Amino acid sequence: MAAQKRSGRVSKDQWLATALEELEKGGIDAVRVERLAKLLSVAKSGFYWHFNDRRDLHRHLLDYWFQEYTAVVTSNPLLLQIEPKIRLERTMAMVEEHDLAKYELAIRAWAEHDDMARQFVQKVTKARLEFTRRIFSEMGFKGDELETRTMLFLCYETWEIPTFGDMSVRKRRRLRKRRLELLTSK
Amino acid sequence: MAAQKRSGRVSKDQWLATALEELEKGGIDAVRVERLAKLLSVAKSGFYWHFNDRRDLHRHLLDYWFQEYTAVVTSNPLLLQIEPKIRLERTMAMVEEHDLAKYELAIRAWAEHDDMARQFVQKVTKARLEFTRRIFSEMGFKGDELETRTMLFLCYETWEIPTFGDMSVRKRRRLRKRRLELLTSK
DNA sequence: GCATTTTTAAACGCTAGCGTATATAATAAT
DNA sequence: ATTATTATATACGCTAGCGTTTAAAAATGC
Repeated sequence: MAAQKRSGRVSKDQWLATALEELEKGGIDAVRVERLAKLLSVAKSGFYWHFNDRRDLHRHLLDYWFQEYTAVVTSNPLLLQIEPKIRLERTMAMVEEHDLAKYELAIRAWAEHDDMARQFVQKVTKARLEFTRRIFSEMGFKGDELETRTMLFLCYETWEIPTFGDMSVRKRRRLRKRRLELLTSK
Repeated sequence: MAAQKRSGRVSKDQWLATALEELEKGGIDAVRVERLAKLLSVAKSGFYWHFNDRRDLHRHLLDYWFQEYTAVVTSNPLLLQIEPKIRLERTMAMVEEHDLAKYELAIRAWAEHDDMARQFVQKVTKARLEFTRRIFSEMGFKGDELETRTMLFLCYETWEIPTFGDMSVRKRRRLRKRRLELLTSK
């Protein structure tokens, strides 16, 4: 997804990139064809050359989100090799570094009233749960204890930024360490 | 908020109640004057008798949300008297019983692009944080340890249902117990 | 240089939604 | 019963947005 040029012709990636910006700023209802066209200073006709319709664009957004904001962690072969506790630590760092919760609110709110979005959200939740559960499992946790720690970890990582976004980076870093100890303590 | 009657005239509370239904189902963008009028089988003119404009209705929704979905817990005098650990337990039960996270997604997604909503969300977050922090503080936690447990608890209670909505009630009840032990363990 | 592929402009008809105005009906208060 | 309050229907002008059409321009491949 490399979309820069402002003038002249507009590529599919540029439509997508602008759509993502709008999704973050205004939610899915702000991702509208004529709106994007205006932002790109272009007539909307080009849009309909790249995409079938508005819905088609929305599907592309969900595909992109799944790949770049979940699979990038849960299907990362390098990550899966390292020790469980370090893997947890690396995951937390990745969430922050790449701002992986960026579209969480917009997309999950969208999924409340849209089936296509809902399916992607379910897929994402499942992948993240399995990834996290596996780590705690490898650490020896079982049954309800396993579930409790898995869900606490996942829930927090997903929602910390959207919920406590104004916290200082320093504090966030410090708490990360403590949280890791608490959630992995026997 | 007692709004029932379907036929005839429509009270302010009925407009509000219908707006809340739509907010949950479709997000704030679905809370539209003509839409509500249609749902109530009535012309929109009545709406403008009760409210100045669409924005005015939105403000009322936020007021209602703060009172009934946060203050009802954080300013509950009975709750504040009981022992910290039990208070935590009662809070978890209340979140589930009254479905206190019902509008969380819709309103927080809304707050991402609307200042009025953002202010209410900040107020809500602050009230909930203080309420929770006080409990863990009374249990003897301090500094980063206090913050970690406060935020883990709050984050989970806020987002469990929106995130893991399809979990069985049985399981949820069981995990509640374990979570309480983990988060209050020294 | 010429043909093909990729993208654009401009214009059209259609729908949903906002807020306003005016006149009128139903309910409650005295 | 009369009056005031609380709502309603209907209609208007205005804007934003969808997807389609037609003709043309810009880039690319040969």
